[in-house]
Amino acid sequence: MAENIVQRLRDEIENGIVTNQFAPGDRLDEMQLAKHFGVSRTPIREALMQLGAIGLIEMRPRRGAVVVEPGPHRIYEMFEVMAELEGMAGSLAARRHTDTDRTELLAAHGRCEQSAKADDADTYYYDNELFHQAIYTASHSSFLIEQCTALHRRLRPYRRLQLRVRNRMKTSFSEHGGIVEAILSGEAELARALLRQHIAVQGDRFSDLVATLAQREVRPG
Amino acid sequence: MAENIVQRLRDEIENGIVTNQFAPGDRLDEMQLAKHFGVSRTPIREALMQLGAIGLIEMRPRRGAVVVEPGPHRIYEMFEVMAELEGMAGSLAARRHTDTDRTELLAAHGRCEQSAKADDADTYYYDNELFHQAIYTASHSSFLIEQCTALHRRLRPYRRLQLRVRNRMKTSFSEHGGIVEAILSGEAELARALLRQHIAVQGDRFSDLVATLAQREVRPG
DNA sequence: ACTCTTATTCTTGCATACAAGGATGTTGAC
DNA sequence: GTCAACATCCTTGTATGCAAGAATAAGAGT
Repeated sequence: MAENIVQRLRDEIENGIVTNQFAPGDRLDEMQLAKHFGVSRTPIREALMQLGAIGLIEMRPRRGAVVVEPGPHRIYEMFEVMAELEGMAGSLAARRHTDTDRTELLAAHGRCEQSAKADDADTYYYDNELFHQAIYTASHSSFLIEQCTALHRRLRPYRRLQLRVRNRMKTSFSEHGGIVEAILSGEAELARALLRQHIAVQGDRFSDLVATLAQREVRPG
Repeated sequence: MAENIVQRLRDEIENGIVTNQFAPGDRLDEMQLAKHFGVSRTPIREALMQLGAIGLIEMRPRRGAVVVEPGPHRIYEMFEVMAELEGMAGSLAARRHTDTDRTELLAAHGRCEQSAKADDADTYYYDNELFHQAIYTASHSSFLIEQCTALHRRLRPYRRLQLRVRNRMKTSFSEHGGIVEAILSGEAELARALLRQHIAVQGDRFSDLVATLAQREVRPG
C-alpha cells in the first residue's frame, strides 16, 4: 500500500498525458501535483524523472517539466518506426505463434469485429489495442514486446484521433483480417508487409491526421 | 556548469554500466554512490530512476537497484530489434542522404578501413560506432536516430565482445563496403538487407557470442 | 551441530528544509 | 505612454532527517 508510490505516480501522470488530461506544452508543477496526489515533492520528482527519461516530458533545467509537443513531422517519424516494429512483430508471430497465441489472436479479432459492426469507436479503440498486443505476444520476443508496447502507448492520442477520420474503423478492421490470415498461415513476409502498411501513416491518411491536429490547436482549455 | 548534476550522474553511472565498471547483477548502493560523487542521495536516486525507466537497471522495491543481467536470449532479442532498426535506417538513408551525409559516411568508412588495416580493435570499435551513427544521421528521422543510438549504446558491451571473435573486424569492414555502396547508390532495400544481416547475431556468430559470455561469467571481480 | 526465530542494524522511501536561479511585478526614467 | 531595471516572489534543486521494511546476526531449541 505505502509501497511503490512513485510507480503509481508515474503511471497516473503518464496516463494523464496519454489521455490528454495534461496537454502537450502544459507545465507540470511539482507542488501542484504533490498537493493533488497528497504526497511530497520528492516522489513526484522521481516520477517526473522517469517520464523524462522515456521522452514523454521535457525537463528544462530550473524551469520545470513540460509535456512534449511532438509536432506533426515527429509524430510521422514515430509512426514510421512503429510500422517497422509492428511489421517485425507480425513476421515473428507468423513464424513462432503457438496454439494459445492463435486462440488469443482470433478472440481479439472477433472482439474487433463486434465493436466495428456496432460502430462503437471507443470500444473498437480498446479492442484494437488488445489485437495488436496479441500480435506482440505471439512474436515471443520479450524485448520487442516491450518496445512495441511502449511506443504503441506513446502514440495512443494520435491513433485515437485517427479513428475519427472518415470510416477508418471499417478500413482498419478489414485490414486486420488479412493480417490474421497471414500470421496464422505462417506467411511471415506478407504479415510484415500488411502490418507495416496498416500502421504507416502516409499519403492522404497523414494529411488527414495533420488536418485533425491543426483543428485541435484551437482547443478551449 | 554546476548545472544538471543529476544529468551528469545519470551519464556517469550509465557509462559505468556500459563499460562494465558496474557489472550486471551488481547492487548500486545509494549512499556509496553519493559519497563517491560527493553529493547527497537525492540526485543519485533521481538518476537511478531515469536509468530504471530506460531499462538499464532494475529497481526492486525496498531492496535497492541492481544492474540488469539480460541473459543470452534477451541479448539475442535486442540484437534482433537492433538489426531491424538499423535496416530501416539504412533504407531511409539510401533514399534521403544528402551530399553532407555522403561525405560523412565515406569519411567514417575511411577511418574504419585504416583501423581495420592496422588491426587496431579498440580504434575500430570506436570508428565503427561513428560509421553506424553516420547512417543513422543520414536517415533524417530524428526519432529513429534516437532509438538507434539508445539501443546501440545498450548493446555496446556485447558488440565489444563480438569484435574479439575470430577475425570479426575484417569481416565487419568488408560488409561495411557493400552497405556504403548500397546506400550511396540509393538501393534502399539492398541497404536494409545488408545492414540487417550485418547486425543480426545468428547461427554460428551467436554461438560464439554465448560462448564468450559464458567465459566472462568467471571474472575476477 | 544445525535450524528456526528474533532482535538489531542497515538501507531504502518519503517528507521537510534550505539555497539558488528564473519569473514577475513595480517603479522610475526617457 | 512605453521600456528597462531592480526587487520580490515563486519554483526548482539539493541536503538532511525520520520512519519502515529487509538483510543480517545472534540466541535458543531440537
